[in-house]
Amino acid sequence: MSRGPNENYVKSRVPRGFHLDVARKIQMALASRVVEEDLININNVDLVAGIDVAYINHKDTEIGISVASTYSISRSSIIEWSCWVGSIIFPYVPTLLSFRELKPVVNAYLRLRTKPQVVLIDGHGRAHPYRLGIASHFGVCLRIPTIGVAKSLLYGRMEGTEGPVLDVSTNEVIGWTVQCAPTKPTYVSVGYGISLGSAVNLVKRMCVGSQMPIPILHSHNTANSLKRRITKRLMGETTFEELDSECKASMGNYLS
DNA sequence: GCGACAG
DNA sequence: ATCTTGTCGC
Repeated sequence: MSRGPNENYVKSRVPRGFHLDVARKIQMALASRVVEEDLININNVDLVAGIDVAYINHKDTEIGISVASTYSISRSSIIEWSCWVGSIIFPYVPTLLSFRELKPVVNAYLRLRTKPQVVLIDGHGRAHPYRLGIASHFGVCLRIPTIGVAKSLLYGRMEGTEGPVLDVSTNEVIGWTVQCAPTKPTYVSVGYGISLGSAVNLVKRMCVGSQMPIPILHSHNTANSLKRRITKRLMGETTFEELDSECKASMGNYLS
């Protein structure tokens, strides 16, 4: 596969001891297991979760704050949200985002009491040079329908304001551009267990003028407000465990 | 050869 | 993504 981040650049950013060639083989192996058909009835979907992560740099360590929010389409509201706070050791490297964010993303997801039917993840799914963006990585590992929703393109070329994202060399459709916001585009791609058409349809039903659909937007805003609160607490030397249990205690449950 | 590059 | 200063609009 051609275009996409320069491999030498990627290699230079990877931590010592991390074998890029092995990671690529893993990505390709998992990518071959991605299901691009609907494993759920799109017209019967009500609960959709969205996950996002915020970061804080504190004394040579990086803290990740992840939030998962479950939105009910029928009730037009967020019915629950969960969060997780912990250390992040892997750096951000284009095409290797999942090696950094899967830990916080999965942990926040596991804390949801009511499991959603589909999960929206901030990043790409199949629109990735090795066909395994974080949304697909998450879906293949947990075998849960997922959709990748991103604010910018990592790989591929967009055709028009509202249309397909094509692989530069093979011309295959790897994603779709949607106009959730008036100006900025939103890129949707299959994560796992759902067709591209259904993924686009579902995302469009949860757009409210912002680039991100409601579930991810709620998680994004919540993660940032938790971050502001945590930043203040950090001045007084608080441990990860304390921060995490405080965050855990603040999780919202609007079920009853 | 230069530049691109999810979060 | 994060950091940061200034400006616009409700």
